[in-house]
Amino acid sequence: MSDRSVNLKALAGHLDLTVSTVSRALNDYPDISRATRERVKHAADALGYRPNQNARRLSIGTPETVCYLIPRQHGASSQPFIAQLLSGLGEALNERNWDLLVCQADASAGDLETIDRLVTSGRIAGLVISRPLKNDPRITLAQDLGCPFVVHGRSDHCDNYAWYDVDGEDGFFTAVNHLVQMGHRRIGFIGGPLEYQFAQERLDGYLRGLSHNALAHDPELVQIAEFTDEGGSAAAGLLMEQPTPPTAVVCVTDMVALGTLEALHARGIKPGEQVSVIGYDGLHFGKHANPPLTTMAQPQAHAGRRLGDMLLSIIDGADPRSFHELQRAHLVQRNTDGPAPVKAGQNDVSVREDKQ
Amino acid sequence: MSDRSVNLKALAGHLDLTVSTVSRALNDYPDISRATRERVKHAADALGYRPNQNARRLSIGTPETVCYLIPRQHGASSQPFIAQLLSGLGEALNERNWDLLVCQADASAGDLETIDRLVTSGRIAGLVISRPLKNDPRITLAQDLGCPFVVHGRSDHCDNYAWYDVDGEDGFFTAVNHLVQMGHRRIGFIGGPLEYQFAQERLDGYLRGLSHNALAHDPELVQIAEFTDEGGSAAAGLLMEQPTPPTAVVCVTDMVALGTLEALHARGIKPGEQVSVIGYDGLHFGKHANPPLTTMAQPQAHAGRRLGDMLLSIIDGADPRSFHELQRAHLVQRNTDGPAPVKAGQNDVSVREDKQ
DNA sequence: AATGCAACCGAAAACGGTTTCGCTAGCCGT
DNA sequence: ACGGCTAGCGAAACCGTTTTCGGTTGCATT
Repeated sequence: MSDRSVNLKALAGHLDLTVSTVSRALNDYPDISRATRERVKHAADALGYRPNQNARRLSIGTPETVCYLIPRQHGASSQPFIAQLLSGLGEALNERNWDLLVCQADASAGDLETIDRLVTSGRIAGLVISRPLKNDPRITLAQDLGCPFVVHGRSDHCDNYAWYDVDGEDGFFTAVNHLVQMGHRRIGFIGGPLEYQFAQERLDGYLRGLSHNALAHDPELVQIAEFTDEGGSAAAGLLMEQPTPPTAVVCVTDMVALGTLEALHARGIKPGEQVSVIGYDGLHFGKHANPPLTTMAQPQAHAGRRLGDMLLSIIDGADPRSFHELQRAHLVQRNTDGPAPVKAGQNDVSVREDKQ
Repeated sequence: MSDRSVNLKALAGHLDLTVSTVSRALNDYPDISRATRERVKHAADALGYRPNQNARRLSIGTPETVCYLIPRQHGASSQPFIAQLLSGLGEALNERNWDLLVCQADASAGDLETIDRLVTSGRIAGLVISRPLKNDPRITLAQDLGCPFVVHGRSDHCDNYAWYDVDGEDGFFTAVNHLVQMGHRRIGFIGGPLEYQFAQERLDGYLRGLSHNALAHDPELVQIAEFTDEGGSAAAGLLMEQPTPPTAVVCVTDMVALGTLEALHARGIKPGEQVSVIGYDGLHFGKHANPPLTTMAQPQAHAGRRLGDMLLSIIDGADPRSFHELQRAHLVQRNTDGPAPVKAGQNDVSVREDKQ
């Protein structure tokens, strides 16, 4: 149907008009008569004319394209929600016929250079940054370049830019409260590298949960792991080897929680009975874990769509500071949480004495 | 550092040269003296000049961009490998400073129109099509438009274009042989909608496995499900309600296999002991299933990279028919496969009689 | 009948590059 | 002294749009 070679000039020739008239007719300029406009549009349809986007964007001065920065893969599937996110972003952009570029770039020097090139060469009009560090150079760079951007997550100082995030602090606070209500008083935490802001927030929520319930913060109950099952497994091992192991563990991600379950199995400990485990993410997969994983589920459905809409608004001139959207995670109770074992709870002191 | 406003004209003015000279100097034309060339490049660096890509691409006549067509989401995480794939594609493209566009488009009419617009408006120079149907209109469209493309997977007639695929037929043949070697003689198959070519191939492999081992093909042992755990669970239910249920089931994807495990648990059947289950995909997650899922693992590591390299070669003029890359899946034995239960195997007939 | 004003459309510049072509020096050989 | 050749650069066309600016019409106004 559509022929790549029919351009404005060809269309104009076909219609015995000039390119400027045809262009304005297609773009609904008021100084073109109704009759001509319709004649032009009809012919454009018939000939399958499509304006060349490179030419168009050069002329109008904007690339009409935004870029999603994929974090580099650490573990195997560290980005479980990426398809959904891209889908939502694409949906928002499609309504305007904008394009979605993807580019693998984290906070390293080479990647910053890549991002710089992307915006200064006029390829993109906006950025979507995900998984920000506490102090993320990508954010600084985007600000320096004056390139509109939104952040999926938050960094240390997040007042000056637009972000969409799920409240991990609140999520872990909720998880800890839930465990306390089930009688747990020794609750461990397996976190991720604290350079990631979300890892810090989840730790903060854990700590607030402790103090809110008048529980002491035992540093030995806090372990930092990589965001993988192996990482979780190793950290859980350290937790369980302690003189007084926790009766419950909250984990920074579901993947880490799965590793934790594995470590418990390896020691003959039954998750959900002897030791409770709560993950974070709400991966669909957790349903099939052994046993099915209790988790704080993030509402991921419309993150991409919201981020896309935000970014477009900002490019249109809206104040980035007016876009701060914080969602809540909610407890999805499956089978790895349960009441604290009575003995373990009472043996806290005696066990420690036994060891000494 | 880099200023978006410094263009060729500004750089030329700064150097007291014309834009044409500067452009050729930067592009290593031989008719520019060594001295001038170096002077120009140095100044370009110092001023942070970056050629505007829209202008450049308009001029050279190619968008230097390829597009990955994301299949629309059916289930929750129906595209587990997408991040890895995009990463590999991006890697291949980056070496040339090409861009990677993503666009959600399957075989529906509206999406075809979107693809058409994308190529006829000069936005992309190539396509990556994934999860093709048996007779996929996207492939026909790309061929009609004369747009270079590669396919992740294969369709019905795949001789005329480039593809990268994992041999699902061989994978299921292997899985069936493995089960037969463990003594199974009644083996069920839970497949996906046969409009997908890979679903057909996996069924073909299953059937060849049966006949190769002189086992009769009982149509009742073949169920078609959606590519979700719920789909797998429902199909497995149908399989198990039969007068003579299978002692082993091979599943079109790991997700379907997980649903199958659930259905078995619901009926008090122990996977890997009473009924064996083998999935397909090799999802990392399967390791944490209950019990850990035996599966035919696809080598996904460099799929994106290979597809990207292929596509670039074809755009460069290589014959698409010279790129047919078929990888093999290999058995990852975890805990859902085991020897056929002796009783069940011998009771085939008597059970059926009991029911009658 | 001259003036003013819309309504419509064409001419041309601009966007920022690439690439073809031609011009000017300088050098060589005869 | 003159033609030819090469090296090195400038001039200008071109890619396909958008958009500003004028320039013709035709009609109503005075």
